[in-house]
Amino acid sequence: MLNDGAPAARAPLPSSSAQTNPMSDQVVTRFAPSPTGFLHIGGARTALFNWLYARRHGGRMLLRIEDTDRERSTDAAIGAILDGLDWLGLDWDGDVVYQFSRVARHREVAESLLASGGAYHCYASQQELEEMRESARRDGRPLRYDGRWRDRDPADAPPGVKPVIRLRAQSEGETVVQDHVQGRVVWQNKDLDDLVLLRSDGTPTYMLAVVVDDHDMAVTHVIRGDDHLTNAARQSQIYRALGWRAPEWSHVPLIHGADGAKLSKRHGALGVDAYRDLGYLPAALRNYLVRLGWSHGNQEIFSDEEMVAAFDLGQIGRSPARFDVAKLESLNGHYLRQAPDAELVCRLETLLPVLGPARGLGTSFTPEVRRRLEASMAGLKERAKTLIELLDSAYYLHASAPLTLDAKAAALLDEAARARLASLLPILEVVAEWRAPELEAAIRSFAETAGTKLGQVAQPLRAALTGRTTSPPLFDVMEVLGRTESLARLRAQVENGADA
RNA sequence: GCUCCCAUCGUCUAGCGGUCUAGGACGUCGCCCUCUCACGGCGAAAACAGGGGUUCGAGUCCCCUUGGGAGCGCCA
Repeated sequence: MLNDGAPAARAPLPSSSAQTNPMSDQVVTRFAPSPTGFLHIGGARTALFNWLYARRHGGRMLLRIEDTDRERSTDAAIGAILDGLDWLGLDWDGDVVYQFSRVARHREVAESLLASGGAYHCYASQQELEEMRESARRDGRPLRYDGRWRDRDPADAPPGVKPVIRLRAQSEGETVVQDHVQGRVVWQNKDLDDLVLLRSDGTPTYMLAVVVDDHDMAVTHVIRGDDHLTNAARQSQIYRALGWRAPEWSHVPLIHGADGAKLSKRHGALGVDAYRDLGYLPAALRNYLVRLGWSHGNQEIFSDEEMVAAFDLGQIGRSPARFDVAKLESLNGHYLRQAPDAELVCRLETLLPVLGPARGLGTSFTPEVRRRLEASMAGLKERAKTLIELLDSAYYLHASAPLTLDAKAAALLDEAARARLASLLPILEVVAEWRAPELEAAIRSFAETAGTKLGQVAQPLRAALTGRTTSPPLFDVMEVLGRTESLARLRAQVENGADA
């Protein structure tokens, strides 16, 4: 899936200014994705939480791309993440920090730890480590590095082997993480092994890079997925060894799929770009995401301002939430109804390159279609849950001459119905003003004289004009379509009936 | 296997020892509105995983069981 080609082609942004000097009590959060794929829904929520917390406290949210894995990081993924954040409406402060550009600093910190005795060289080979894990697995022992080089004389180093640098972690006592979400979490140090800080090729591990960068970027609050909870313990050890103050932690439970299993690509772990193409509004996704794992009493709908004002780490739940498309759709329907008509036309148009071709539409609307869309939007948006539904429900506005009837509409237009329309035709032809109220009056009186219910006339008419059995209010439809177009569509069906 | 986390309607959740015959939202099902479908309104079914404690009193605190989840890389 990943394009491993030439990541070196990318010029990393300079990040020498990462050493910031903010006011000491300013809140600084960060979103730190690794660019190995799109911005998925879990990452989006993490970004949102970081964004909200920073905004809530008048602080800053930084963006750091963790691209130290040169094999798996791609420019395409960086682009997708940036685009995703942009679409979601989450902005960050300052320049993007590319972690890879900071390797020299990471190495420097590792060396300093080595010099101070807080770390040591380990010459164990990959194979050796694998055997260690294998035998531990076999004997039912914990899978940990056994510290074989921890106190060994470096003179014993095998020739020609490039060592890694490992943290000389405390082996007794406990490591405590005070977490705003998880509470006080305690590990016995004997259960934690000596992690690798610097690989044998001189590049930093994630564990080191994160600590150094968060420190240098003056991050005060780390808000991330709880798959990092045990990492927090190990990172605490690094902070302690360095004599640095650790940030405030908040480990948010992961989002699960509808079946309760971890959200994977198989079920719903789509990139936010997919949600955009599925016709969801960023505001709806934000609102859905903020309520997934977080609550504020019984409030369900939050404007951005309300979200920012109410957001609080302490109200984040500790159990994983399942992703529920139905609720997202419901919220999306709400925001659709609330959105200005012109904005919706605009959003539809930006989706046209994606949705248009399959629907016989170009990549933009004609002025006439745009006019009709806007005039009908009030009635249309009330009936749609997504922009796709909205576009599909507007079929009749851009359909050309011979309207394609869907199955229900075709069934509705039986002989009797066509006959009814045939006798209605001359009445409509002489309607003085082609406006909804006049049309309604004319059709109601026609139904009355014919001794039928309005629905008996309205439904066939709707089918003839829109090709569907559902639509916005019929008389509005007629007004927007105009006299010429309406009568043409009506005649087409009446004649069609005569042929049959 | 080891470490850690979690557990209220199908789903998201409110609840932070008594106000809980457990509230809201989505979804589901009725009814109303009505030219269709929606929207809107009204109503219904629907949960404290199980077992022990603590307490005058437990959905709320503790323990165990069960069931989920995360982590245990020279990935991030």
